[in-house]
Order: sequence, then C-alpha cells, then structure tokens
Amino acid sequence: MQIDPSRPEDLSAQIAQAIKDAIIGGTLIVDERLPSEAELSDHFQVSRPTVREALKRLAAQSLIRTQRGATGGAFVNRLSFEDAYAQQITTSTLLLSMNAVSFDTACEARYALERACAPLSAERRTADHLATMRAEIFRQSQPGLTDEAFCASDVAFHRALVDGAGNPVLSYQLAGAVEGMQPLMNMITFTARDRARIIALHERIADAIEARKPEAAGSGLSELEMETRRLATDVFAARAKGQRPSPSARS
Amino acid sequence: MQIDPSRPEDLSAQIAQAIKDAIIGGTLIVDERLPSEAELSDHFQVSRPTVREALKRLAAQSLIRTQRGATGGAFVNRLSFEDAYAQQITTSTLLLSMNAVSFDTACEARYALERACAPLSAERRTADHLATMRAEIFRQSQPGLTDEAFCASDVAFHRALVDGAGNPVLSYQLAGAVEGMQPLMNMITFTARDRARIIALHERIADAIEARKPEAAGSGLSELEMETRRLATDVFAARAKGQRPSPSARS
DNA sequence: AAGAAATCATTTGTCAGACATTTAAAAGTC
DNA sequence: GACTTTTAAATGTCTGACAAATGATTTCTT
Repeated sequence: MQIDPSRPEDLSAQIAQAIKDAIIGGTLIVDERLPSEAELSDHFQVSRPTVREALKRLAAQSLIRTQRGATGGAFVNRLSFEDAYAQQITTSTLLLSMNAVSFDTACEARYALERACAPLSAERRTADHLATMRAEIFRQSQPGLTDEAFCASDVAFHRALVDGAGNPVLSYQLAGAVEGMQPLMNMITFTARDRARIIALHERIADAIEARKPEAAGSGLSELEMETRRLATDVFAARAKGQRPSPSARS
Repeated sequence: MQIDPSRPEDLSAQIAQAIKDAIIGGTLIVDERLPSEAELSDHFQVSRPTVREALKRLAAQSLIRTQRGATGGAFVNRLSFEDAYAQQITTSTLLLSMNAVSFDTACEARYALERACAPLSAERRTADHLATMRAEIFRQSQPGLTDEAFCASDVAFHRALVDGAGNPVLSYQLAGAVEGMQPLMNMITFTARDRARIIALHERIADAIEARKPEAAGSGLSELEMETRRLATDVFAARAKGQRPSPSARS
C-alpha cells in the first residue's frame, strides 16, 4: 500500500484511494482496525492532518468508522443496507435535480423498475406490507392534506410495494428511483380530482397485490405511470402559459 | 447555516452536513463558489483543518470540487452521470460483498431489473447497441478466454442491453445491479458447455432485441436467470462437497 | 500605446507541534 | 474481591507556518 508524492493528485486523495482499494480487494476485512493515524502518517510519510483528511473521505462514504479512546481507531465498516439506501437516495436526488433530467425520463425509469418488483411483491407480500399500503391510501384520502404530505405518503406506498418483494437488494436499488423522484413530484400541484384518480389506482394496485395477481398489479402501475405523466404535462403546460406562478421545486 | 459545538458529533461532520443541506436545498447552486477555508473557519468558529476535513468529506461524495490559486476555492459540483455510476457501482459491490447476500437474492434482483429494461430496449436500441452486443457475444465464444474475461464481457453485453433503452436514469440505476454482481459471478467457474448455453441465450436475447420483440427478450432473460442460478447452485454444491478447492472471490 | 515579463495577492495543500477529550486497561486502595 | 484512581493510547481540535498554484496587477520594454 503505497502512494506517489510526485503525482499531481492530492496526497489525501491518494491515501484514501489506497485504503479503499485495500478494502474492496479484501486486504482489509470488515471490523478490522486500521493502523493509528500516527502509524499511517509514518507509513505514508505524510503529516497527520493529511492522513486525517484521507480518513474523513472514507468516513464520508461509510467505508470506515472511528472510535475514540484507548482501544479506539478507524475500523473497516460493514456497509449496512440502511447506509446504502441513504447514499443511493442522496445520489439519485442530486443527479435528478442537477442534470435537467426530464420528468418523463425519470418517471419512465421509476415505473419500469417498479413494474419489475410487482410480480415478486404479489407473490410474497406479507400482511404487514399490505397494511402499510392500505394505511397510506387512507392517509392520501384525508382532506386538507398538503401536496408535500400527499407525495410523501405516495413514496411510502410505493416503498411498501417494493419491500413486499422481500428482496433487500431490490429494495435498495429502488430506493433511489422512488425517493429520488420526490423533489420532481413536489413540483406538481394536485387537484382533488387528480388525487381521487391516483388513489383509485393505488387501490387497484393494492387489490392486485392482495389477490396475488401480478399482471393486474403491473397494469395498474402502467396506468398510474400514464396518469402521473399526463398530470405533469398539464402542470408544466399551464406554467409555461403563465396561468400560474412558476415556483421552483418545493422542499 | 450554523453548527452546534456542544453536540457530540464531530464538528467536521456537522459542517459537512450543513453545507450538504445547503446544496440539496438549493441555497448553494451548481458551480457556485463556497467561501474560502479561512472565511468558513471564521464563520463556523473552528480551525481551518476542521473546515478542511469537512470539505474533504464533501469532495469524497463529488458534491464539491476544489481548485488552487488566486481565483480558486471550492465549487459546488454538478453530479455527472459518470460520477453517479461510479458511486453506485462501488456501493453495490461493497454491499453485496460485505453482507452475505445470497447469490439467488442478488441474481433475482438483477434480472428483475433487467427485464424491466428489455421492452424499452427492444423498442429503442440503435444499431450501435446491437453491434456491441454482437461483438461481446463473439468475444465470449473465443476459446481460451479466462473466466474473469468471460464475466467482464457478460457485463458489457448486459450494459449494452440496458443502455439500449435510451434512458440514462435507468442506465444509472442498473449500473449497480449489473456491475455490483461481478464479484459474485467471478466465483463461478464455467465449463465449455456452460458457456455455450449462456452464449446461446445471449444470442436469443440479441435476436429478440434486433427484431424488436419485447416478450422474447424478456423470456430470454428469464431463462438466462434460471441458467445462471442453476450454475451457481451446482458450483456451490460441488464446493461444499469438497470436490473442488473453495477459493474466495477472485478479484 | 501595446505587449511581454515580473511581481503580487489569494487560495488551497501540507507540515509540525501542541493540547483536549475519550476510553479502556492497569494500578492502587479499602 | 470490589471499587476507585491513575495511566496510556487514540482521536478531535487548534495555532501557526510555509509551499505551491494561479489569476490579477504592475512594471518594464519596445
């Protein structure tokens, strides 16, 4: 594990990469303790602040965790599904918000992936998943719900649908697709009639999942996709005409 | 944008989070220059090394880039699809290698997601995508190919299939599912007969994509999934019996 | 006056050394 | 033996300094 001080790249970046490679390559295994900062600075022939910058880079990616005290130090971190979810969501959200991805493109990707989960979810969903879906549908039907709360409930509904597939890898992959779209969804204002249509489709999907009918769930999702895209088209067209103020994405 | 020095969390982590929130929330926009390290240390009432650790955390997530010199500084980085791909692949790879995810679970997720791309790819693939798929199939049929090279070509084939859908968001999401599985795939040894079967299925899928037949592509993928899972089951069963040495994942 | 060269100022990158804080183990005390 | 105190090791933070890069400014030359 060596670095090249003559390379133009930052020393801390090189050190972080070297340690990262060691983790990915299996040289350093989960829960193994890294050498202390003093030992690392000695090994790489750099100062301790430089080593620390490298370690912070790794900590930011959840590759290591640090512990203070006598038996403390930096330890290779087992990347948990929760950490991976969070990273995935952040990355997806930023990717969509910073790259002028069209609503249609993001929507198409999201529903294509969700349809992939539907058959598995219809087969394996537990009563718990179903109960969550029903509860979210009920919440969505409450009058006086803000658009943001409606969207948040929408996300929860779809996550329950995805989690119903009982495949954590799938849930992880979908987390970004579903949650990353929320800022885009929040740009839409829903009328009462819009909501009613969406809720009806949610019920249809939940019914299909409950009855273990994969095709019905898939077609329900397809209709929901069309409905969502139609809504977005209308809202954006209205904004373009200046019929409404053109607010930026609401947080 | 403030921090609380009395909280137990690292100051650099708090500062990083505060800046991250500002970026996600839109307070800081793409290509905007952050205050200099000296100004930040003054603002947050911490030393410059602490600020630097915070900035390195953000740099590790590609949220900022830094530039030296008179007009240099830290700038909010536009998260490119390439950066997002790379992060996604690293995270997925680590998640699968560190969490004892069963081969079947990962495989199921991967093929479910790929089947979601197949209809779109059948509809939109260009001659380019098709040419890549054919080229990879040809490479896979070359004798003397190592198992690793065979797997790498397999990944390239599937990426071409996914990219054929012409949806960058979908390509981004699938990057992790396809490439993250490579270390697991590399644990499998392929006999000549195994390879022949896989290549035949690849050809069937490519034919379906070329003929713009979404259902045929989907069923080809389903068969490929079954074939892959059968192979893995055999290999692992043989290893368990001690008929072969039990190597760890080859890099 | 115009262009080239030198200088300067700003900013990040790195270093050295120090102190504070946390934590577990070792030593001491009853 | 159980409890308390001390100690050592490690990370977290600070101060101050210098190096290196780089654009802007000034000066010099023609």
